[in-house]
Amino acid sequence: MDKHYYITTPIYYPSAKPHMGHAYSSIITDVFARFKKIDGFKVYFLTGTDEHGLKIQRASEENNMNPSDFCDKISKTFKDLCKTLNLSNSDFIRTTEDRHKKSVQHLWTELEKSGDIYLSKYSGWYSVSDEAFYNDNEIETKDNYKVSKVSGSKVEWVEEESFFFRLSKWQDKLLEYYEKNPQFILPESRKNEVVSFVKSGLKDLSVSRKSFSWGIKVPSDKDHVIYVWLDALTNYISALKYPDISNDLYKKFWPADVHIIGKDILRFHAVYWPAFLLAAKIPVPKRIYGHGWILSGEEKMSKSKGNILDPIDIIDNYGLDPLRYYLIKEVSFGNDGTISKDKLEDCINSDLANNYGNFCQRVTAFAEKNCNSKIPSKINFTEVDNKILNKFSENLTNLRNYINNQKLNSYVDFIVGSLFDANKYFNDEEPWAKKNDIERLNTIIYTSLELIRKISIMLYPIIPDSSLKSLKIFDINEKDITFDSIKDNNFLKANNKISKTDILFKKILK
RNA sequence: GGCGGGGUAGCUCAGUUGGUUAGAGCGCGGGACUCAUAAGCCCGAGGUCAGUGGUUCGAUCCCACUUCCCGCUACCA
Repeated sequence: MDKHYYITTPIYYPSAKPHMGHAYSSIITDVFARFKKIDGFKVYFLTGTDEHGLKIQRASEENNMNPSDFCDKISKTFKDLCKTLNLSNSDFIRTTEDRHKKSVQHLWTELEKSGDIYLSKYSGWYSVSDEAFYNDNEIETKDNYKVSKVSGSKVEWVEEESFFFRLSKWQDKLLEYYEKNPQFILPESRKNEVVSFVKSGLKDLSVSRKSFSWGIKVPSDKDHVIYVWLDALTNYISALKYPDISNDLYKKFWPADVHIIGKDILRFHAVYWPAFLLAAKIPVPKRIYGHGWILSGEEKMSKSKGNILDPIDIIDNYGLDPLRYYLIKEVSFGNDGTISKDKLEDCINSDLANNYGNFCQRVTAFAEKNCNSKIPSKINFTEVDNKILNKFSENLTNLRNYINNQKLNSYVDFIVGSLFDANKYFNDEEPWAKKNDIERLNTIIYTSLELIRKISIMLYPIIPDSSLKSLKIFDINEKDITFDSIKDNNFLKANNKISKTDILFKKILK
C-alpha cells in the first residue's frame, strides 16, 4: 500500500509583498516534502493565500480595484514566489476560490448543527485609528475621553452582532488531546505556552463580522461574513475537497502529517483549529510545528530600521540554493535565527564551495584524468572504504527519524559530518600517490564517487537544483532518486560515463 | 504582575540522567601535502560553563537566591 504524507505551509495574507518569513516557512516545508517524496511517499504539499478580510477590502479600494481583481494580482506574487523558491507544492489554494467557499460554508453548517455556533453580541472598546479592540485594562481616561494606554488614541464602546463558536466547551477535550498526543505541538517549549493558555480558560470566539463584506457569507445569515480563522484554517481540508470525504485526496491525506507555521500563529493552529475539527467530528492533524523567526542581525527586520533582507534580492545576488541551505543549516530549527550577508557568504564559501562543491570537483577531475571519465571497475573495498561507506546504511533509520521529528539540524549535521569525512578520506588515501596500484586507485575513486552520490541525495531536499547538477555526473535524474539507495555501496555501474561537472558554487571573494 | 524558557570559547550553537584534560562549526595562529574552486588535511591558541550560597566524596549539570535576556498572557495576521 502507498504511504502518504500531507504537509502544508500557512496560507499567506497578501497585504504586503512576500518577505523572508514567507520564504522561510515555504522552504522548510519544501525540504520535508522533497525528502518524503524521495523516500517513497505520495506527498501532498499545500500552500496558498488567505485573501479575505477588511485589510484586503480596504487595500483594494485604495488601489481603485475590486477586491477580486486585487486578490488575483497579489496572490500571483505569492504563486510566483513558489517558482522562485523552487517549491514542489502539489497545489496552491486561494480562499477566494469556490472550492474553498463551499468547504467553509459546509463546515460552518456542521458547527451550527452540532450546536457549537450561536448568535450573540461582540462588544468592546474600539479604536478606529488603530483598527483594534482593547480590553478594559488596556484603556484609561484622559480629558474625559477613553483612550488606549498603548497608542493613546481615542476609543469608543462598540457593540456588534456576531456569531460565536463555543470554544470554551472544548477546553478539556483539547487538553486531553495534547496529553494523549505529546508530539502534537512542537517544539516542546511552545507546546507549554499553548497548554498554559488553554488551562487559563478559553472564551468563546467571535467567528463572524457584519462590519465588512469581503469574505465568505454565513450560509444562514447573509448579513454576516465568516471571520478569519474559521475561513483561513479550513484551507487545509478544502484543498482535499472537503466535504467530499469519500474522495481519494481526502481519504488518503487527511489528517495532515504536519502543518508548518510560524510561532506567531501557533495558537490559532493548536487551539482553534483542533477545536473546530473536534466539533465537526473531523480528525485532527497529527502535528503543528511552530518555527521561529528570521531576524536580521539582532533585530526583527523592519522597514524603519532599514535592515530588511529581501529573499528575492538574496536569490538574485547569491542564488536560491545558498539561501535554502543557509536557512536550514544555520538556523536552529524551532528557534529564531539570524541572517546577514556576511554570515551567508561565510556559509556559502565554507560549506557549499569549499566542502561540498570542491569535493565533487576534485573527485571528478581526478577520475577524468585517471579513469578516462568512466566509473572504475576492478575495485576491492578495504576496511577503510567499508567504514566510510557503511555509515550511511547504519544511519538510514536515524536520518528518517530526524525528518519525521523535524530535527532538521541533526539531519544537516550528519551531511556536513559526511562531507568532512569524505574530504579527509580522499586526503588520507592519497589516490595521486597510487598510480602504480590501479586497483587501489580505482577503489578510492569509486568510493569517493559513491560518497558524492550519497551526499548529493541527502542534500536533494535542501538544495534540489545543485544536488541534481551533481547527480548528473552519474546521469541520475530527479525521478530516479531514492533516499533508500544511499545504503547501497555498489550503486554505480562500472564503465558508465562520468559526466564533467561545472563548478557548483562559486566562492565569494570577500 | 502571573506562567514558561534561557544566559557555555571572538561569533553561532551542542552537551553533561553530577565524576579524570567541557565539545562542534565559523573566525584566528602554525605545519605537512598537492588531486581540487590557494580548496582539503593535521596541530594549536582561546572558556572561573551569568553571579552568590547550599546539597554532595565531587556540580557547568541538582536546590535556593540575585541579575540579565526572551516567549506566552485571545479575536491585525
